[in-house]
Amino acid sequence: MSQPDTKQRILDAAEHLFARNGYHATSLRGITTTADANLAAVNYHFGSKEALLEAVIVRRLDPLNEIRRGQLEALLQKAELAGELPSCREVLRAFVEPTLRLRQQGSEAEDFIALIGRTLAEPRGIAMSIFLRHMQPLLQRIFQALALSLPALTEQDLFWRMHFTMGCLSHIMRCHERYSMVPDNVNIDLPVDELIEHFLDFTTAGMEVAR
Amino acid sequence: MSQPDTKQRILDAAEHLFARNGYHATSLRGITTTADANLAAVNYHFGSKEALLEAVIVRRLDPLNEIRRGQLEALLQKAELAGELPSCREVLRAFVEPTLRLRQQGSEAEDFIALIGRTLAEPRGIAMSIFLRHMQPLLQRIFQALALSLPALTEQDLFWRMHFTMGCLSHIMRCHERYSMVPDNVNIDLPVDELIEHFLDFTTAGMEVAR
DNA sequence: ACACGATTAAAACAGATGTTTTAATCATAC
DNA sequence: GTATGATTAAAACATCTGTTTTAATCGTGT
Repeated sequence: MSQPDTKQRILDAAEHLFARNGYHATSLRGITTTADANLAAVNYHFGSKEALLEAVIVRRLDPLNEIRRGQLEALLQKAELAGELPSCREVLRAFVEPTLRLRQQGSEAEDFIALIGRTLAEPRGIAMSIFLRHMQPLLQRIFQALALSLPALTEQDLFWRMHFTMGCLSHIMRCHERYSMVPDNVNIDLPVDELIEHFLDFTTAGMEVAR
Repeated sequence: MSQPDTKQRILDAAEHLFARNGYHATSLRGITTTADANLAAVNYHFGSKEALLEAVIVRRLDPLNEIRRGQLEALLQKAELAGELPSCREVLRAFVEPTLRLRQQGSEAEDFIALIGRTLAEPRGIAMSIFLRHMQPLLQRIFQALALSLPALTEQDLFWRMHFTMGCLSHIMRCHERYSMVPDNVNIDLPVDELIEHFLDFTTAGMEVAR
């Protein structure tokens, strides 16, 4: 290869532009120009624009889900050994923490986070079916774990609250920095760790509240 | 006019298609075909595709905000007369209830809800700037009211929790019906009133929880 | 040095996009 | 009835889209 991996450069550029402008508003010419590659390179390396989107998503989502799953299983096992129920907060943490910590890996991963947040926001979109295909098993496992940690909730209530929680998460994933109506004395650049705890405060309270 | 208001028919078709497929994935030809109008009618009546989007949003958003504002001010006044602080739950209700009740007005308004939910999900999108221009004053008023109802919270904390709440709301606005991973025994067609109370349970708990 | 497969480059493809232009048609007032 | 302004219709506009095709180039093993 002449330059360090055209394929990689295209993935990076696509991730950035998809995240920033959305799938439909991003053209292959925009991507290949940014990546300093030839237009035909996308179809040569990936086959189609849609396949490129899938490659962009999968590259980071699969490893991320590995981490989330590992953290979750470790937690469940520890709780079982201690003869206790897993705490709702820690179950949520297993899902959220690895996600938001991606931001500490630099701005590349930050684009990915925004892209996923966007994907979650387009019900019928192309990205959604790709996303679900790679998320479904983990989501079901999380649901099981949450049910275990909140035995007082009906499945119906649990579903909706998990739904709300996912809404919160996808929101902060895509609305990082630069958001509407922020009062003067508010620090928008909250460190990741504080954001995580803030988020867990909020959602755990919502999950655990009595009806 | 030959047929009942071409302008109206275009607005309806655009609302439906924008909500369903997003702004960029919707073509003027798709809109005019659905509306049974001529292609040039859009530019004749509205000027441009972007101006059409604004017209679609404004048509329902402005009246909706009137209602939200009315409900909020009535609540604040009542609390002041009683010498009490407004309750956080009721402040949130003033914002959320009129929104979700739009669904009871039939499927047209339902498209609008999905469109707004989508808009909130595209930080840098064209729709966002339109939306913010018409939302800003009300959002600030809501923020004030929430601050009043939760005097123990710092502005910083309040901002983030309101941020989470908006995330929840935009999520359920666009993910009505047909959503991923729903367990068998869960009834996805929750009546609007129950959904509202569910939502208020969850978000109020998150807003009020101690740190 | 040569050959071969992988990669890149440039051009062309057919089709779709938002917008404009030019005529035709309609409704209404005189 | 005819003139006038608003609306509709059909076609053309230039530009952009994702994808293919055809050559050229590169790297590597012999």
